[in-house]
Amino acid sequence: MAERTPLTRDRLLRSAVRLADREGIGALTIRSLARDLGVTPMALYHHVHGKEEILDGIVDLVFAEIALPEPGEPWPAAMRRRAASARRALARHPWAVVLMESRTAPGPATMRHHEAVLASLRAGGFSVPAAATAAAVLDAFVYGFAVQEAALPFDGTPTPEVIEGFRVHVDPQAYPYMAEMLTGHVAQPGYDFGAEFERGLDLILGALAP
Amino acid sequence: MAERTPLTRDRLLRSAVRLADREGIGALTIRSLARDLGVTPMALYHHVHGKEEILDGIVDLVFAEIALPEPGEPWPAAMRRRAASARRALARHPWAVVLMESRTAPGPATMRHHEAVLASLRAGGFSVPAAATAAAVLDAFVYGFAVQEAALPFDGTPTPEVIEGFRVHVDPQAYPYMAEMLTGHVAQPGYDFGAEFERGLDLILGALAP
DNA sequence: ACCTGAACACCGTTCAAGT
DNA sequence: ACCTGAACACCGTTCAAGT
Repeated sequence: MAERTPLTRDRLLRSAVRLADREGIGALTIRSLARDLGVTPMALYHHVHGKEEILDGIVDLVFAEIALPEPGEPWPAAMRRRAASARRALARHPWAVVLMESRTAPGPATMRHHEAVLASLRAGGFSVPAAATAAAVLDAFVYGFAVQEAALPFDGTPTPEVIEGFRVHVDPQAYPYMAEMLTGHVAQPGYDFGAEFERGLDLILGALAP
Repeated sequence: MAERTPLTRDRLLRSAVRLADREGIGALTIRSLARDLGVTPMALYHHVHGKEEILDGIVDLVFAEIALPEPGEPWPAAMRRRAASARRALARHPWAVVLMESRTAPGPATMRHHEAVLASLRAGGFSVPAAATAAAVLDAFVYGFAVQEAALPFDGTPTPEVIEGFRVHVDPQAYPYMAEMLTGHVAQPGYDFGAEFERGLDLILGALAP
């Protein structure tokens, strides 16, 4: 994996994102990252102050992938577009929402994101407190949905093996309603957990108003 | 910290929860936990199979703290009560929502929780798919809100020092809407981020229907 | 300016051994 | 049955040294 291009902070962070995507955030270590970059662990310290700064940096790279509301775009369309975009970004990088919880140093992309969201809501007629509520509720839904999607033992639609696993582990005597949910809904053809995202988002956007 | 009571799985897990609460999930190691219990690291392996089982176990202990819907309780009251209880539990144990994302082996308390939620919604007249949507949206909101609360650099109401920090770091030229939000709302007396929880929950419960 | 080698104080886990 | 000591293959980070 030896590379000839000189190491930069940007190349370091992009490599870290790829490594976390590929092998999980637990496998992202200074040493494994250095290995990928064809360099010794200590070389990284010339571009970042330590592991914490790497974690801050890759969270900001994920925020940079999220579509921003466009100036002039009606707020419901803008919120729907950025929520869907955020969900896709968090599904591509399932470790991101975990890290977000522990980061307190928002990067530039994160700041731009929040600024654009507030700008869209304020332009749509929301008062400052109403914009705060709308942003908090929408963000909570997007982040919490990402947590649920990441915790699913399947990708949207469960495989026959996963369904068989449910049947073995969920005793209908002890958990009748969970059993009903699994056989009568989750195991049905065409089931897709991801569809709950659109339904939930519609529900919240319908209830929000300036 | 030497203790004379014999080590049990339950004592081990409760000690792990206290350690994670006190020093963060990153400080919960086999070795630090053994130290707290007055025992060698290897002694733990006689009660759990490894660290993964400890993480599964403490997530289940957090679910055990969440109030369950009572049989016969109207579903909106039940959902409101268990959402508020879940939020308090996740605020007491901020590491829990992070772990939830990576756990795929739900414990007995987790199973009982989900079963009771589905039972309440089904008894309230929700169809199986509608109950799935309602549970997914409510859980997403609760988990996502917990992520936001954990990421806040303050506890509900920001201290003057935190507000001063915002003023320094958020340039009103670059981020006018964030600056407006901070000075015109967050820095105002009586501001409490936690109040967004009730508002968001009301909004979602009002939009949900069997 | 940028990278390295050796070292330090940590991890989780296995193994063989003690009571 | 329950616990231990020593060892192994890992961590993040510091320091002094090389080019």
